[in-house]
Amino acid sequence: MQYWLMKSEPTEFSLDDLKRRPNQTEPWDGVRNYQARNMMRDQMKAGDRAFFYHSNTDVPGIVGIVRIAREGYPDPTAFDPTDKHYDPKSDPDKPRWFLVDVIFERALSRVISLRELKQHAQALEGLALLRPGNRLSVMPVSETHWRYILELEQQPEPV
DNA sequence: GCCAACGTTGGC
DNA sequence: GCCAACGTTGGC
Repeated sequence: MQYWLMKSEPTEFSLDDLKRRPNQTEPWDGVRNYQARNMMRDQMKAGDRAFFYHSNTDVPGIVGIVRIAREGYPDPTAFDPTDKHYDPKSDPDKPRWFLVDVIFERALSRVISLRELKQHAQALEGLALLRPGNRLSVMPVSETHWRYILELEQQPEPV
């Protein structure tokens, strides 16, 4: 069982959007980065958990937890010329892009902001999210870091 | 809106 | 295979 962190801009797709989906499930489509692609195609397993992270927003941070509902399969939006993530170089016979389905598990009791995570940089050393200039939209989280962040959730909001 | 960091593209 | 140009990400 592995742990992950997945970023989404809430104006594009928020945790609430996921919660409102009929089966609370959504294909994580549109990722066009090879490292993220490799993780979704090769490493993420059904039942793995991921932090749902809101990026490019007032208070960027972790807002909830999702589970991997379906393991890697070709991203259909890459084949659709009308889709904004269309990639003519992705061939259905030899797909370039892959995705997983995620299912809503729960919202955190409070948002754990990037700012707060940075205040724990020592305990969270090695967390990809905190690496300067990090732009990966899907990244692994160690079990130690996962548990540490869940303990933060139980503590009062820092000022 | 700015801009630093970083990935991708394509000419050579 | 190098690397400049360009596009994107995402915090601030």
